[in-house]
Amino acid sequence: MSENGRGPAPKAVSRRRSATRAVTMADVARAAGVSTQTVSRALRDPRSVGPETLERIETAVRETRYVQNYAASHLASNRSMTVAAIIPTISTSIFAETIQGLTDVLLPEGYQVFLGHTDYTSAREEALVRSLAGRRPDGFFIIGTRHTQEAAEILKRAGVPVVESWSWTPRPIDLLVGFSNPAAMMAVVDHLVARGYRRLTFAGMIKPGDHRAKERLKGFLDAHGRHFPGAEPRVVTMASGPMVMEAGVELLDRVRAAHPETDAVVFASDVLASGALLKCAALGIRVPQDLAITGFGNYDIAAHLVPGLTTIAIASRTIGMEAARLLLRRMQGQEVEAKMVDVGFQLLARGST
Amino acid sequence: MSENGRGPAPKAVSRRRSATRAVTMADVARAAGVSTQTVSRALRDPRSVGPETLERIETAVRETRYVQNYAASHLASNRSMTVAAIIPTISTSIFAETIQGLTDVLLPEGYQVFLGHTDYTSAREEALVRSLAGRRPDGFFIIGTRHTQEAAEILKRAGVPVVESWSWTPRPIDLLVGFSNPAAMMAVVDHLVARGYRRLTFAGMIKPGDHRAKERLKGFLDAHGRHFPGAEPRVVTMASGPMVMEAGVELLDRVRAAHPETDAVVFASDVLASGALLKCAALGIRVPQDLAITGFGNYDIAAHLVPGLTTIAIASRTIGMEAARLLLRRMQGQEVEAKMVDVGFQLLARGST
DNA sequence: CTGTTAGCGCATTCAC
DNA sequence: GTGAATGCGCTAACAG
Repeated sequence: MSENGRGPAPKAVSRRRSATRAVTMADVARAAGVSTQTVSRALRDPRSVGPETLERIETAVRETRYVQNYAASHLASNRSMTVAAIIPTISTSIFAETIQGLTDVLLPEGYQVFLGHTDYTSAREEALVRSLAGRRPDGFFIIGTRHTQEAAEILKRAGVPVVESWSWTPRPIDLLVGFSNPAAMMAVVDHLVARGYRRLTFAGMIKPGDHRAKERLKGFLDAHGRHFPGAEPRVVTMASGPMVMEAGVELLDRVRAAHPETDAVVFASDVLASGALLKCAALGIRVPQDLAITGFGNYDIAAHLVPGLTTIAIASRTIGMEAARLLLRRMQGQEVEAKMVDVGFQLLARGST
Repeated sequence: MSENGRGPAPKAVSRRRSATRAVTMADVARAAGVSTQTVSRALRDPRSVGPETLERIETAVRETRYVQNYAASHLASNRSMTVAAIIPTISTSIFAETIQGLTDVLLPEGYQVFLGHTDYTSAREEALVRSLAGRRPDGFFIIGTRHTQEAAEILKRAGVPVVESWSWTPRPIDLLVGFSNPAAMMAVVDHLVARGYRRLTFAGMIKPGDHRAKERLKGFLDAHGRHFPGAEPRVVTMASGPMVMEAGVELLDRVRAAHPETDAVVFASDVLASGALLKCAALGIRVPQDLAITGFGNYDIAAHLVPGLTTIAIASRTIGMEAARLLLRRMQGQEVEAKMVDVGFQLLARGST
């Protein structure tokens, strides 16, 4: 009501809110003497404008130090040029390889990657999916095939391609690039039995939300039941803690205490197996004569240990790259030839068995 | 002009372009019987609206399965709630730890992380900086303190906090969380000399854009010159290839061929040192009697090798967390007490020396 | 505590 | 090949 002291207030008060007062496309257009549409076209497809116009625009971009605002672009075009990636943890080199493969393929195509990690808890996964969905990515990449109903629902409703990975399911949300963890573990057991081992013990870190680890255990149990019907399978697990070699050492101790008759320890990960293998050397336990040891993942270290670690090789980088290719095809409006890609696995028999 | 078959066309033709026809805030507002503004407020600060209104809005959100569109939010508020992280490579667990620390702190505050990797090339770094700047992140995190002039310029002009890391410089772009690589390497050399080693050889992978590796070499050379004035320092390097244990094995071979008198090999990374150490065991070279070996980074494996690997421990996770805290403070409009944080390093003397 | 209005920066549609 | 008008979905500013 009252006229305050801030001077005359005409009907249309300026409501400019841009804090940084960044250079916009309009500034470039002004500098180049063209309309913003022409600048927009020139940036997205240089051949769509005249060569001389292009020249002027490019000069203007350089002089004004213009940096395109993708948020505005996203809003106007309904394409964010981003992909959301959800992994259990970043500090496991094996998932890092997958993410590297993913970004290696996506970045050259102009897509940026949003990365989030769940720490193997489904609550965090759901929160992350919800939050990332708010960014309106053009695609999702997620490790695992087991999600809360709500998370799966959000992923389905996002209306963009979704790649699940590192596991297998007959009915993925959308696309799948993975392999069978149980089958891989069965291959390990089959190998050990073929080598003459008879008293196998499974040892692993099985966090509540780590379905891959559970699948590996299941593979072990199935194979064990097949080879030794009626026999009680030996299983030693940890439910929490960091996935480090020290955990492998502790698991080895527990195996030796609880099941001293064990002649082969099947670890759920190379990290654990490596810790155990090195500990055996320190303890004077001969591998594989006194005890055989197997891992999972074929980490860099596996081939360099003495003896070499028998393990399952997973094409982790390939998973990321293949997922990226599927996403790209779908994001570009094409169909994919196969919605489910099995990258398989490979048993690498080395000295530890 | 002509009346087409789609019914009466008033002057203002609808230009709705939303492809997915996603649920918007207006849908929620309608369902809850309030204005969009009230919904917006309720979502950002639930206490800013009446309890009964909040109740209705929350119900409406659930029923409509509304997922907030951050791109629109970003455009309107000029805050993207994202942070861009630029690292040389993802598949090195040591940087992965840093990113994990970064996201661990940022995610609970509602920030998402954009991740890009440069593969140790400055051209890719510049392209990445430019592209990420277009996303208008509220902050930047970047490994290293050496950038192209153009990249540094973009970072400065972005008008948001920037944290450089994993190195040291007296004049950072903005904020710095790092340590002195040369000083760390000098500590290694001092340690070796104190233990009686006199014929040291540096061995490392030095990619063109890896300034941290160069700094470590410089630290070695400086310390070597200090301890052995006039003596020619021994240096063996690789300029390319993946950073894997096999590279350490190859470097060891080259050291033994080119400088057989070497009594201690100073590796630029634990990965290389581990490969060499395991190879020594296979070759029957006694460590540390015949040859001492040191690493850098204190990877998980260092403590578990036999003998344990003497190395430099870097608080890599802390770097990420501290960087995130600095960014948060600045993104929330507060000042930071110190723009430069030295996380230091720690020499861990183990059996390999 | 709630509603109205305008605008964030760009891409799409259409006309020339 | 280029320009003008319009809207993407949300929030800042202001009024009540």
